[in-house]
Amino acid sequence: MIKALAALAQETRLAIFRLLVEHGPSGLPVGKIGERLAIPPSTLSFHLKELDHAELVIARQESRFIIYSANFSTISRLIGFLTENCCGAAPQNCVAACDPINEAKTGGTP
Amino acid sequence: MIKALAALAQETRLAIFRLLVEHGPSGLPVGKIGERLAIPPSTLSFHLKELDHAELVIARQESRFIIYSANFSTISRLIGFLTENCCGAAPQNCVAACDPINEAKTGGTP
DNA sequence: CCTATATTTCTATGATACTAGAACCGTGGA
DNA sequence: TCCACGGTTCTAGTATCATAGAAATATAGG
Repeated sequence: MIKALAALAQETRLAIFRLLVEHGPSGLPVGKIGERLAIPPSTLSFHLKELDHAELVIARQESRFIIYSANFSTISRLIGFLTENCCGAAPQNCVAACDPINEAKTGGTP
Repeated sequence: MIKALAALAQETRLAIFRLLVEHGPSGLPVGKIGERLAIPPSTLSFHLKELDHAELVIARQESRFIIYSANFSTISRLIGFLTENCCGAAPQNCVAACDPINEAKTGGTP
């Protein structure tokens, strides 16, 4: 869990992860990620390995490319952990984003 | 936001924060924290400053003691950020903990 | 088999972060 | 005022992390 937090607590990796989230389960090949974010190959590989160790991304080989995609199950567990362990007796207070469709516009608990 | 992630991405600080969450708004004086977690004063002070910079804790002076308590608004915003930025098109998938009273016991999405 | 392309591993360097002893500052009581 | 106690800041040593060039590896096509 700490590993997942640490993995996201870094500008470059957070950017990579967010980009992958945008692209959903189909993901992106390493080259495209590096191109979009202007990260040299070795640096990128280093961060991808870090994200992989934290199980925040999933890698699959597709012909000559290696496609990375976000692992939604891990981020989900991370959010669950924060909600349960870091919100005390009133988790509701911490999850204003819970029902965004109904609550966001009315401004439930800003 | 990255600062908050980084602050929690460290065993000692996460332990401190969780302890403070347990104790709610009344918080704990530095000495008690150090005692409970067996952290020497200077190390503890270092981590408390880090948590403070990340706005994850609130410090108040109470006579000779300095009382730290968890800042629930920041952790709430952090959870909101993760939910909105890291869960893609289907935030629902990431917030199984949303309705813990009704879903936790039935085991909605483990 | 040879080459081009995609990505990783190796290596080195610089930058941050963590730990903790020692010295220092602020508050309240004698 | 002086002392004791609670915390912080200073300082230094160690460890871990981030960056990126160069070399290595793997895959697919000619």
